[in-house]
Amino acid sequence: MVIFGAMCAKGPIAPAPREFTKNYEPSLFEAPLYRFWEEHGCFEASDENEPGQAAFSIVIPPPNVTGVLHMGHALTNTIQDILIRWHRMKGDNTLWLPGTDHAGIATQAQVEKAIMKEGKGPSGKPLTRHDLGREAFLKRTWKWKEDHKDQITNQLKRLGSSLDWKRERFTMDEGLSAAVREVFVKLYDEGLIYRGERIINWCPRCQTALSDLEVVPTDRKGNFWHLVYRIVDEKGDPVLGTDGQRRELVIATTRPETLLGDTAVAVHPEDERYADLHGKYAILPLLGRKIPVITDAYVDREFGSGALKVTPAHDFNDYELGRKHQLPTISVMGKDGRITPAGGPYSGLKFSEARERVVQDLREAGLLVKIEDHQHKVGLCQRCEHVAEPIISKQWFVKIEPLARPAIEAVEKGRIVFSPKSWEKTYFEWMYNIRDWCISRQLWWGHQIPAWYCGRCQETTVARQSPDQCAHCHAPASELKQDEDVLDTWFSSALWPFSTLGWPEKTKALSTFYPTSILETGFDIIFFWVARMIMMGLHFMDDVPFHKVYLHAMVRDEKGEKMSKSKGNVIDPLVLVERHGADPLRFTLAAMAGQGRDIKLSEDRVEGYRAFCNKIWNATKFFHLQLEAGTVAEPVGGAEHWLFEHRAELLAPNRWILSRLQVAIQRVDKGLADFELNDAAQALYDFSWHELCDWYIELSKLPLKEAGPARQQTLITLHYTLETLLRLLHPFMPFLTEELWQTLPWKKPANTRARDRDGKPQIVTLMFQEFPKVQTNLHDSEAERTIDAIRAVVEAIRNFRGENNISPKVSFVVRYTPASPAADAFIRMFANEINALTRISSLDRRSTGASVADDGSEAVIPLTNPPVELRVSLEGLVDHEEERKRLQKEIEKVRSDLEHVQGKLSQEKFLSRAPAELVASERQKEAALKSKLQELTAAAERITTRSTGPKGA
RNA sequence: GCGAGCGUAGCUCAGCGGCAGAGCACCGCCUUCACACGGCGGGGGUCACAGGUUCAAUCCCUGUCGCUCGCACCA
Repeated sequence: MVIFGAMCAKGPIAPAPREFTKNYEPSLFEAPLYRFWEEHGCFEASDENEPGQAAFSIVIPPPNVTGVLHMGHALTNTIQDILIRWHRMKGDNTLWLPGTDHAGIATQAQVEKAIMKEGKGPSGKPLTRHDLGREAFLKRTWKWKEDHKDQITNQLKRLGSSLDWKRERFTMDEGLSAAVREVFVKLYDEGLIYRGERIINWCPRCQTALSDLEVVPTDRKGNFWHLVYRIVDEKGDPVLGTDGQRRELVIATTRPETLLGDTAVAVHPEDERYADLHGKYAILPLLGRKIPVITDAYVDREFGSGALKVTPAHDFNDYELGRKHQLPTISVMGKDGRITPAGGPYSGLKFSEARERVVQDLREAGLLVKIEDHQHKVGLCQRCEHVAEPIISKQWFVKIEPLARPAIEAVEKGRIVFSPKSWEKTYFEWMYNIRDWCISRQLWWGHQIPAWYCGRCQETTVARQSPDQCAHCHAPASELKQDEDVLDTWFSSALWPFSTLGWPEKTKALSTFYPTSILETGFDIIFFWVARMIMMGLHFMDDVPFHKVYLHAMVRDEKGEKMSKSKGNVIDPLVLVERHGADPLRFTLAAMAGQGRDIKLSEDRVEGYRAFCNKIWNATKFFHLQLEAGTVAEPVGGAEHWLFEHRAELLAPNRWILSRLQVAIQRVDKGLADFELNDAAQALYDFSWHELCDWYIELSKLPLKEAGPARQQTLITLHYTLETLLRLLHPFMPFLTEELWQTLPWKKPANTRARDRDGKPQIVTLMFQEFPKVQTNLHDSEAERTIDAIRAVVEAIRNFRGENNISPKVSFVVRYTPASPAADAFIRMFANEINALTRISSLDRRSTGASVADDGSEAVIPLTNPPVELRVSLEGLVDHEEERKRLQKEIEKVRSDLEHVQGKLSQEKFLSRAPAELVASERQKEAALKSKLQELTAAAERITTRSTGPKGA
């Protein structure tokens, strides 16, 4: 006999219940809940979709393996987790794949710093990696990585990130290293990777080549030195001008020391000032080398003297110029930061020393005309902020143009869409002008380049595995020496969307989750990472790596400056988590994640959302207290079904909150779908606090005090609303919502999908509950009008109380005069609610007729919707003068409103051209304001008459 | 120089054609039986500036000023 549920031998599993504390205390439940989710596989995706199920996947932008969590991480991971949890609740097979990056230079620098502190090397200087040797150093770095890797992942867990940890990857793990070698070999075979001597950026401190992107042009104060180059002819004889004087060229430079490597001077071909110098030569100051005067339209006649010194070995533009004019290149600046032997007498000097000496010698030689102050940009190493120098060096490059073309097309054709869209322009700009990518780095920590050089034939063998012989002359492995360099960190990151899913193996995960659904990251790495993933994805997977690129704003420090590791101005989000909880931080980041503006995080804001969490906590506590006061049976068929069935019998506040809930669901869903998380957050906040707590819960207190059907339907409505709200809030505040949801009595006992296969026990978790959908049959505009009218009455009375400083403890009678039988009925129906919310003693119909004197002894509060006039006896309650002031203020406001409306209505053009319904509504407004003004003015007159004493009376 | 974005209440930010909104801060009243991480009321803004389009502009267009970020840099 098969017993249903026999597969679930242990029965459903839920987190252990906890005491319901007085207030929101996140530290009590965040860690245990995360452990519960993780232990029970709640974050795990399936390699294959269920029938009819869609896949949704995001790969994490891998943080540095030895890094610490900063605000940028907190933002991107919060946003991604919100989207991930949302899709998971919508029923998609949802994968969020975690991992870390080996971060070549950054990690190596950390370890180098650490060993430096450990002691002295043989030379007596601090220990360097060279003292240890490559093998030992790498061993140390691996250990360092192992020791530190949990830090960043644990920090991600603190935020509640629902990453599938079983799939965690590292850019240097075995699989990813295989992917890197596969890509390298293929590109090499296709001629898209080559080795060559080119001008590249070199950081003399990091002792490595850098890509263009790793050099940051930075404003620096400098000088403009004006130097004299004497002109000679081919034979070396001086050239004289028309005035008989010896011809000279004055050339301005910001880097005088580079003249040592000058191989030409250039002027504009149509520059008449220098027309006589075409085909002549210049004598290089100090070194006396004879160099040609070349002409090129590249030279800007307006700038400086209109003449340019050409140093092909140490300037990118001069390099191009040199190639065009077939000039020799003379490398005078060495990788060690010192002048090379080619620099003659300056050889061996540091660059800065060389500059001083060159300037000094020029001055002495009378070849220095003047020195000006000059602001210009200097390229700094992104990592160490040392000046990076362009030098000529043999490096590995990716020939990028053939890869860029399809990547441009993919975005042009909309196969990848950027959001905000304006970033596409930035992307195109860079991609159209892209230069070959220098991928070799003179580091040890990274993917060693899979190229071997043969000692016998000097040829290069590129292979996936260590070759056992030279591919060219078949010399044995002992003749082969592997390239010492490693690849740019971003080379392995570029493969991340497919290498992490098992490529080059054809895995199920790869076919299920590639292309990934979206990529969420900061715009600062569009070129470093996003563009390169697109190029590599298209080339190797024949498909885009993702369909959407969401770029969030930059999180800045309190001064509005970019936070960066090297600046050391990072704010630790974990401190905020400890102080306020993960959910308030998440909600803050989501609320501030509006596009197009930098995020300056303030702790006040986090505190505000902590209060919001506390509000939700207490709203749920309120429900429990009500249930304890007298339990109600769970509705048969579930709360939703019950509410649908009994919709017509529901009290107005119940119908109202259900209707408002639908509006909230719609706004949240739209916000998530449009990637406007701030809108979604705002909708959640408004609904929860200003509708549910401020009005509904207050209104519910009356029926909840009763016994019978009114109480029953109100408890059911409250439960339903809370339960739905918790599901709606869950992607934003996973911990709080799970903790509270677990306490609800009528929740669905366990999920019915995904986790209950293979005989595993079912898991009771909010994570797998369905994300709320709008129930259009719960929309109720009539109830909304009713509650709006109640609110208008309540707010008018509260305002009267507040403005007149009547203590909340003082109770008084309010009398009303309805303008219609319907208004009368309305007030009578909701008098109890109005009394309760305003703490007045009673709301009675005011008697009319000759017997009632209208003598100014009452305050008058006219209302438009509902159309009633409220009156309060002033005797013993309010000073007449105070009330007169209140009336006066009110009159002023109504009068100015009226003027505004009448101003519009007095314009012919408005009447003829504005939409008819607008005109009509303005006329209605006018009428209402007029009668309100009349009532107020009359009341003000009466009260003035009265207070001026018996004479007036 | 080219491109993008931003200038709205003291602060941080929403809104983006029909009488200016939130949170925090501020002032007054209230420890009322979910919440003082709370409730109620209040003050506070020529929506950077100047033109234009429109019946109507904080919102659209043009220009100016200020700030930020990319890209290119002129040596």
